[in-house]
Formats: sequence, C-alpha cells, structure tokens
Amino acid sequence: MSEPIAWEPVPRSRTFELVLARIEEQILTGNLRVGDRLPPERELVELLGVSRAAVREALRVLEAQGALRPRVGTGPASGSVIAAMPSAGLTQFLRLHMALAHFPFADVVEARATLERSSARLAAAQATPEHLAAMREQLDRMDDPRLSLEKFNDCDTEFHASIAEAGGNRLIADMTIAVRNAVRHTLLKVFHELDDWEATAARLRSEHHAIYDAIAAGDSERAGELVEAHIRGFHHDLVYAVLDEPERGAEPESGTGS
Amino acid sequence: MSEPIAWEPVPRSRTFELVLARIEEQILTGNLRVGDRLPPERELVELLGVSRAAVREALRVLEAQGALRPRVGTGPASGSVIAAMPSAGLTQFLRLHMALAHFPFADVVEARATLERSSARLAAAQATPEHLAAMREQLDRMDDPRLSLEKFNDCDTEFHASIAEAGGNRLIADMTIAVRNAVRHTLLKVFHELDDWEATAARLRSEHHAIYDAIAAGDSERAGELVEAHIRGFHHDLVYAVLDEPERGAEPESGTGS
DNA sequence: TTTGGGGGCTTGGTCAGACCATTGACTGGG
DNA sequence: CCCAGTCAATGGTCTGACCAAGCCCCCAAA
Repeated sequence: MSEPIAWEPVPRSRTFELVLARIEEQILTGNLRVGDRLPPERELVELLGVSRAAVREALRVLEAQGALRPRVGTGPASGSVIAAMPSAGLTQFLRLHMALAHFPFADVVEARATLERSSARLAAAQATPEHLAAMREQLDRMDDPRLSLEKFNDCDTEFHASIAEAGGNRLIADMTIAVRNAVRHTLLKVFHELDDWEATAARLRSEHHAIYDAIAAGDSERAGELVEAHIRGFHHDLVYAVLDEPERGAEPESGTGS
Repeated sequence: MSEPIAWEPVPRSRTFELVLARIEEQILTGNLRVGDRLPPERELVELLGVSRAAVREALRVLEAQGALRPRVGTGPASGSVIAAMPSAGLTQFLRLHMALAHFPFADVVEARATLERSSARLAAAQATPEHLAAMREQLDRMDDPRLSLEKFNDCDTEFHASIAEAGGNRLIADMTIAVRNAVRHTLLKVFHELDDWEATAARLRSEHHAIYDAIAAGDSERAGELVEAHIRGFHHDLVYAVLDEPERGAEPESGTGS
C-alpha cells in the first residue's frame, strides 16, 4: 500500500469521443458494415442523449478517416453511410504530417522505395491484362515529348499507382498511392528546377519501360529491384542536388502575411 | 468547341472544409509549425466569418489526424496547438478499415512483412546501444515461461516496435507500429486458440533472438530476411490453421440488430 | 517584503433551437 | 401515361448561451 501509487490521469473523455466510441464499437463488432446507414443525426441525438453538435463532431472524424460518406436529402443513398475509402484520408494525413516536418523527405523516399518494391513484386506476380494496359497507357502518354512537366508528373504518379493497384493488396496500394501523392508537389517543384529536363525525362522513360517489361514478364525479383533502384536513384541523383534544405520546405523570403 | 464538354461537378465545399483548407494552407506553407498556437476558436470565427460549429468541426478533423492538441484554460500550453502525433491517428485509422474488411488479413500480413523487413534492415544499420537494450528487455521478458499470453503478446508488439524505432525512419516506424497494433487483438485471439502454446512460444523466442543477433551484428541483409520469414512463417503456419474465415472477423450467428 | 488565497478572465466543451439547401417521393392535373 | 408542383426527410449552418478547467494577478495577512 505504500508504493508510489500510479495516479494515472482519468481519461477526460469529451462527449463527442463517447459518441465516436459507440459508433466504432458497432463497426468493430461487425454490426455496422460498408453500405449500412447510420441513424439520422437527430435520431442519434435522442438515442445517445447528447447534443447534435457532439454527434456531428464524431461523424466528422469518421468522415475524415474515410469511413463515412454523408449525403443530404431523402432516398436510399441519403444520410450517413458507412464506407471504406481510405486513400483520400491517408493521402491527406501524410501530406499534413510531411508538412509538419515530422517526416523528413529522406524518410519518405525510403518508405516509397520499400512500399513500391513490394507493390512491383506483387504486380509482377499477378497483374491482369487490364492492369498492364493501364500502365502502358501512362507510358505512352509520357512518351509524348511535348507533354508538360505537370502532365508528365501526373502520368508518372498514375503509372506508379497502377502498379500498386495491380499488386492486388489494397493496404499496400493505398499506402503507396498516398505516399506518392504526398510528395507530388515536391517532385513537381524539383522538375521545374532541373537544368536539363529532357535528359531526366528520357531517363525516367527508360526506367519506366524496363519496370513495365519486368512486370509484364512476371519477373517479381527484377521488377522489385528495378522499382527500388528507380526511386532511390532518382532521388539520390537529382532531388538532393536541387533541394538544399534537408528539412524545411517552405517560405524562403516572405514572412507571414497578417 | 463541340467535344463532349467535361462538366465536372462543382466542388460543393461545406463551410468546415473551407476552414480546414485555410488552416492546412498555413501548415503546408510553413506559417504554422509544430508548437505554434492557433487563434482561439472565437477569434477564428470572426477572422473567417463562419460559425463556431464550423470552426470546431474543422479542428476536430485536424485533431483526429494527430495534427492538433486542444487544451482548455489560459497560459502557454492552452488553446489549440499544432502538434505531430501521427501514431495514434494512424493506428485508429487502420483498425477501423481492417474492421470494415477493406483490408483482408492476408494483405495486412503482407504489409507487415514489407514494412518490418525494411525496419529491420534500417535497424541493423544504425541501432544505438539504447535501442538494442530496449529490444533485449523485451526478449528477456518473453523468456520468462510463466508469462501470460497477453503479456507475451504485448512484449512481442513492443519488440517489433523497438526495431521499428531503432531504424530511425519515423514514417516507416509509425506505419509499422500502427499495422502491428491493428492486428494485436487478432493475434491474441489466435494465441488463445493454439493447441500447443508452449511450442509456438519457443519458436517465437528462438526467431526473435536470431533477429536480435542479426541486428546487433549489423547484418542488414540477414536481419531483413529473418524478420520477413518470421512474420510470413508465423502467419502461414499458425494463423491460417486457426482462422478459417478468410475475410470476415465478426459475428458467426447473429444477423444485424433491429 | 514575502507569501498565500481568491476572484476573474481566457479558452475549449456542450447544449438548445432555429433556419436553410438538397434530394427523392408522392400526388394531382393535363 | 407523363409531367410538374409540393412535401417531408436529412445534412449543413448559425446564434447565443452556459459550463469547466486553468492561469494570472492583485490584495490581504504574516
């Protein structure tokens, strides 16, 4: 009885957190599944005995996590419907935390290399003709020498996303796409600052084609290695040469607005 | 002029989304950094010309993503402070989406194998004596044969988390830990249903020690391979033998309520 | 002069009630 | 049979109020 009593602080749960817990409980136990409708906000208010504001804040959190899709009006598709759309939320999440410099750029590159290596291996093992066609379409578009940097970057993103999709592992694919999206604007900035864009584009095209060939051939090992080398090589040789600041990525001159 | 005009739907932004966008803009441009305080809710209300409910819903989203830490009262630590606590949010996110069956268990195993392989390689390359000590502590605790399944599982989780931390890549570490946490209760269930727990524990202990040795020796290649084999092997040989349902993880008999 | 306590202000948390906008279903007239 | 107008359901927004937690500061007492 005389030990230094571990007075852990009582979890000062806010009302909306309790509401959130109730709803999540229903999801975790399987009572609520994708496509099911939540009771209307006003009904939840009386069911749970809280204010509508509390209910709405809880719903907002679920929505931000891509687990809820609200829709106004009447009819079968109206109301708050349980959904499973993790990509958007995950992308948003990573963008935010990268901006908070909590995830240094080098770490993100490493993560991309890891995830996309895995994606490529899976893709090589089980890509369907449709998946391969999706990749080829992006390759073809990137082969057009008149393509703007922006479009090229978009196609590049799409190409890598297609590989991730082809792997068939939704978790890895979503993480891959989210990470790629999170660095999208940074890469675009780098593209713009390159001395010789054409040489870089040529190199990327060639590497992309090699990756596609390996996947189409079903060579997992080679596909994985090529993608990893593609990502690491590009960032090591080019990005670090342009981006001098290792951490920050913001305002060089302008202070705040105010 | 006669092409099929791509009438993309106007982004019906809700008020709180606009508020969110304004705040995120400040974060992305670097005007708001970790530790900075947001203006008080009531002040944001007049600055942005919206209701307090709208402001609060936006803040709730940021908080759910681990980018904000609200605190009542006055003083330096009060108000809404920009933070960077991604782990909790990410774990919550994955748990939710795994429950929504959007991420099949096999996919999660694959993701763990990928992420932890990378973590182990990084850890072997740059683990400090402190990191190694943290791993050894968990190993020692797991060596105690009287340890309950629950405690063993916790130590197991901690051991893998230590490896991820030791790798020094926060993004990969956070994803690794979140994924491991997300399957924590599932693994515990499997442990309970095993025929011969002691044999399994012995095997896990041996594999853990081998992994630790490789990391301590700085052998990245071997550490990565061992971890990947550890995760894949365990799940392949044991989990699939226990879990028969490939997708669902919930109520075998009860339909829905109501 | 120092110290202790208490009032008051700031800030997030909650609530009640009202109104608006969107959407689909119902219904009556052509 | 079809169309348009109406209506109810539902999420979105706003207003204004009160509560609870903390810190600051001033004043009284030692």
